[in-house]
Amino acid sequence: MKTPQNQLIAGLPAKTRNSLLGLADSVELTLSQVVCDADVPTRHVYFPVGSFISLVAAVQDSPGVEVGMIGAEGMLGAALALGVATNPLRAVVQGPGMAWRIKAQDFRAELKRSTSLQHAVSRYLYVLMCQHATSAVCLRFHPIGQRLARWLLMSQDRAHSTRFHITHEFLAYMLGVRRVGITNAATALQRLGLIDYQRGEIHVVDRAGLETSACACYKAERKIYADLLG
Amino acid sequence: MKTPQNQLIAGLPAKTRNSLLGLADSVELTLSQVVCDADVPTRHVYFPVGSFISLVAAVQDSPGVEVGMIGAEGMLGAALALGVATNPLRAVVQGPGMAWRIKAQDFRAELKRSTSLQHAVSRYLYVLMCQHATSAVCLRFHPIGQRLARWLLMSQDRAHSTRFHITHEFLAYMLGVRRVGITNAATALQRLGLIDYQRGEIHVVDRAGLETSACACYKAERKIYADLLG
DNA sequence: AGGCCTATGTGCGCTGACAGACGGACGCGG
DNA sequence: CCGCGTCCGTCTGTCAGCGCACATAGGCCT
Repeated sequence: MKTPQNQLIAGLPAKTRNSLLGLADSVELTLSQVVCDADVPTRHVYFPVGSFISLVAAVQDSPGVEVGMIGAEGMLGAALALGVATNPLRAVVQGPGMAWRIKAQDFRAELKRSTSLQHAVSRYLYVLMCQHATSAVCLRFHPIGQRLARWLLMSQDRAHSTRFHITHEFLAYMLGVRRVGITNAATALQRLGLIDYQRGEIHVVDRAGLETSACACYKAERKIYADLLG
Repeated sequence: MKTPQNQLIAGLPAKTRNSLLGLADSVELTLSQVVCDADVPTRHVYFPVGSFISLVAAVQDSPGVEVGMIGAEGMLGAALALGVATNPLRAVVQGPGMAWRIKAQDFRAELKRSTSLQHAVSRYLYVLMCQHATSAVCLRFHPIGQRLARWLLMSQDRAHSTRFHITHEFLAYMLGVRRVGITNAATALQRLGLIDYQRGEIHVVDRAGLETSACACYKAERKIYADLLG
């Protein structure tokens, strides 16, 4: 029997869980892979296990910016539960690793069958909405340094490790700023002894320190997670 | 028989519609009224008719910023369909006028009964999510002037009038900028002959011109509306 | 060893928006 | 008709972040 470490799946009653896993393939997600581009029909839904995924919003030719992050606590493609088969966001793999993949039509069928699955996905959708709203405020009001700290914490939570691979370039894309902006902010965090990095390998040294450096959005999101998915 | 001009309600099958309207009170929303504060349990849902409502996000002591707008095309409190009875956003009345109000528990009961209502609300939730994501990008990348133009257009759509009441101060709050920022941007639009205003009374003179002045977010949102609610 | 690619660090001028302060203008009510 | 509150316009100084350009530095390949 397959053993999921995806929390959304793990929280389901055994029957639903097994039924769902029976439909699932195990796939390996690779760094920077675009799992699902914006505005294309959803073919599969994904339940990250070791991996995690960023949701990037763009309008026309704007560079784009991350408005949400999906790890083992959630899923990609939850909008299917709203009866919509597309997504306005681009899904980019942030942390490589394993994920369960289920065909969209199979997932829809399972949704019809299981109210507990509906409820779980609904709650998760709400969390995603909160993420988007929080991101909007954060993008508007918080300086790069605080946002970077928050991002690192969120990634660490989902990577389940104090080390992960990420370049300044990629970070700049996620936070919607210039690479140089990241370099400056990262240098500052490093000088404070909070992180350590070299050629894309980031090591979180002082997690508590990073939490105080991050904007309040981090704790706000944690609280929502705890309240709704905990 | 009551005649709703709320499009979400109007799109329902007659039976559901009548059942829903049977539960509804007609209420008058006044300018700047806080219909529902953030993180408090949802007691009522609202279906604006002549009125419209802004959704304002805040994190801790940040001034807050608008991440969505609800007019006759939608409803406030849709998160109930996700099984969540709170909302992380503050709902502020932007345009005074009439709205249908329904008790949260009555609305939930009706949701259980009617799948067509579920579907309509689900689609609208998706639209709201898109709004939030778009807002994030817009807040990050677009200058005040373009955002102001977009905001005026969105308001005009919901006010169903080329004139409406709004002060620079209030606009500044909505767009998350200083009042002076609004003054400058508004002066520029006025000089271009696109709008005309005096002591809080704004008149949209050249709608087409305003559309070219606005950022692409406006058309992007319109498209989503047309695709999903049209 | 040398070449090349990726990743990171630095410098400079520019601009949009900020903070704070003040002045003028309109209009309502006493 | 005068006073006060609301609303709008302008000014000065400051600063974070931008665009652009260039300088190092590690790692991989041949």
